[in-house]
Amino acid sequence: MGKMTKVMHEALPLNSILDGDCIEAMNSLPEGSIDLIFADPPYNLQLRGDLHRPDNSKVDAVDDAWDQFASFRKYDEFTQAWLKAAKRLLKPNGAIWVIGSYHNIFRVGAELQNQGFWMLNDVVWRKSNPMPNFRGKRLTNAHETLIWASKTESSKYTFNYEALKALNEGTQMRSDWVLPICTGHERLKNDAGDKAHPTQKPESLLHRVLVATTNPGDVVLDPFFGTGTTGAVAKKLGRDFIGIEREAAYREVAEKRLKNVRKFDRSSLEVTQSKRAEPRVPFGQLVERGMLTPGEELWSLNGRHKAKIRADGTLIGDDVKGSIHQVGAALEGAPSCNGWTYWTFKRDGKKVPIDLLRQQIRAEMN
Amino acid sequence: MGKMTKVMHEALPLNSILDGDCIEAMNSLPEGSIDLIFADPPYNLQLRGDLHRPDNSKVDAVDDAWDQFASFRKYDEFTQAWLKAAKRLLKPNGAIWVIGSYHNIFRVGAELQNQGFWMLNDVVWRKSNPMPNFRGKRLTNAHETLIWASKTESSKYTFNYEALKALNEGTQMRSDWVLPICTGHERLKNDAGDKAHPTQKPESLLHRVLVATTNPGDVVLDPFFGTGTTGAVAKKLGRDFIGIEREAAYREVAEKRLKNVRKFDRSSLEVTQSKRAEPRVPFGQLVERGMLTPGEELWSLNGRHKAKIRADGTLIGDDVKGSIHQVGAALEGAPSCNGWTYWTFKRDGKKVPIDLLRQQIRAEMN
DNA sequence: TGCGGAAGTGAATCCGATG
DNA sequence: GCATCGGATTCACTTCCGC
Repeated sequence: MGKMTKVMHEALPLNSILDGDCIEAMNSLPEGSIDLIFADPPYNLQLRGDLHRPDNSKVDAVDDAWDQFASFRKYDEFTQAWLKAAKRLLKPNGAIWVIGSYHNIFRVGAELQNQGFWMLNDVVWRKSNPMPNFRGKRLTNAHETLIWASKTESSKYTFNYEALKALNEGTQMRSDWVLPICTGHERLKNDAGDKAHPTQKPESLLHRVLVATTNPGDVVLDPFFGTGTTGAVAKKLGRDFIGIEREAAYREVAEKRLKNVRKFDRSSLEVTQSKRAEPRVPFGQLVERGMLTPGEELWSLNGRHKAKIRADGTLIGDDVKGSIHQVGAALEGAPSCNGWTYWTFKRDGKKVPIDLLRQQIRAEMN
Repeated sequence: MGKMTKVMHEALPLNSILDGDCIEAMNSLPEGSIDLIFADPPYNLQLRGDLHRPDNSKVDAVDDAWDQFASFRKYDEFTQAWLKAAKRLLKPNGAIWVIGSYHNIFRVGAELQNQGFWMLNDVVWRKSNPMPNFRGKRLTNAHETLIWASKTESSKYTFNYEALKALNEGTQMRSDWVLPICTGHERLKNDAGDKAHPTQKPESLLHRVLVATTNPGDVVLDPFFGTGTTGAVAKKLGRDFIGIEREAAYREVAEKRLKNVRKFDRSSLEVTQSKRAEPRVPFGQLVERGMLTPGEELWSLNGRHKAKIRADGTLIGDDVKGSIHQVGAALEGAPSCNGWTYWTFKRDGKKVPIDLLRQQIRAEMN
């Protein structure tokens, strides 16, 4: 830690929000001065028409001007420019996080590689409460992707292995993180009572990122600051931050938010702990995994009924189709039925409850 | 379905493994003949090491940004070539799956977009038993990424929504799939007792992919066939496959494997159907058949509105005339309305949904 | 104050057959 | 090709309101 470092450090506009275009603002900062960059760039969503929920309410789309690009080419030029500015800012051992969805993350990832960033992990944020796919035309888009990369292959990047292991109840942290989206009181509102920003990220996500890859006193830059989640968590954790945001409305909300944040607030630490309840195992998984095969027959425990397994994990009995529970109930003439305890399969001439297979899967999961 | 389709179909080398380079082999097949492509391309190809310029001059170690670019460029050229060949092969409503890790998936995803494929989802295969990160320098790499894309934006791609919902015990399938890696008896060994292929995919993964996005009788191509997981699952599920594999050792293992695979019986391949597949019943038919009579009144399910049936099967409410859907939408001030579930008629003083009558007619049709 | 039910909502590339 | 229109489609939360 020589004199130069100290001087440069003091020149940085620490713990403030810069106004303006992120590339110009980054270029105004001294080279090699930042420990970590967290970036949540526009995703370049290409939404066509309106979308309604089955109850006819309208989905509030992300249709802001800042998310519009004329073409992939324009988006790539933008990505190239801000990543170049970002790389210049990083210290030799610095690193970057970028978050995105399938609309943009592949382009960002390729450009990171092109510029010589060194990928350390891609991380999946699995949303515990995502918005469903209302029209039933695709899979529920239940995750977003983060890329964690060091400035160069030889960078001695920061990784607090033990801290993350502790966060994960003593076992190594994996590349998939289950966290809820930002809702409720954490979700900032404007004066009209509407959400202040369409894509506010949860503090729990930033908490994990900053605990994992920075140390207290590090300087964290967020070139797409928005309403300042990165700044808020950095302040709580005793890291310095610099935000860049060109929309005045977002800056205002962020300033107000940051004023009320205190260091070492433990609230964001209390991420909804994984429920100790037994994980749900869909019956279909037994079929996919080959523990039972399509065409195989199941017998009811009482021996009075049987049904055949189909490729999608449903059963087909006499004139009845549906889940293990539905078919069991129908055959028994009962209002409901726990298929797991009702059905058995035959192995070596003996009836074995299918619940045994579920227990096997659950054992593997622990 | 004319003669041409039939002839082309018969010309395909169905349920066999082609020897040779995947691009040449693909180009030898007829255009527009494939329903689905599943591809697990290599990602270590020239990505690290073996760094020579095209003229074979040695690469300066200092110049490592350029090195990476050079090797990435080679990989991109390869990706470009095989994706182009793949797109040519797909039917207009065809689709592709590609699986990869952070080493290559960003480049593949960007190229898919560049070539005009239309991304439908990125899917995360969340491994339930990944290899830990032994050195503790990064996060446990616990997932791989799949991209599902249709040939073009306007393709009417296949998606068996209800079947996947059934596989997931009644709630719609998400973009994160928890499945174990391929181990145990499923993991193929060579004569020396070592694993026959370094990255054999689990059949459960292919099961889900094929149930989701193909129908029985579809043609599935796998240009990087390896030990033939795609073929094995396709055969079980009553889909036709074409494999391409240039390594003789893998082809041998795959041939042997496929010989022992049996197709599931036909009825178990049928999968839960969507309501959209049901025949359309015009509301007017209920009136024609006398199930409802002109002049009779319908009440909305919520009890707030009523309307009178006219002889032509339209409704008339307060200042609104039109179909059951149009009148329902107008009265609710909603953008659209499913009249079948919105309206009820009275029998013995009780409200009965008109959809019950439609179900009666549909039952008669079978 | 507590509880039960209704209402609201989230980075979404979200229809398809018929005329 | 484009306009029209039938009609299919949602999960895990949260807050708020009424009793």
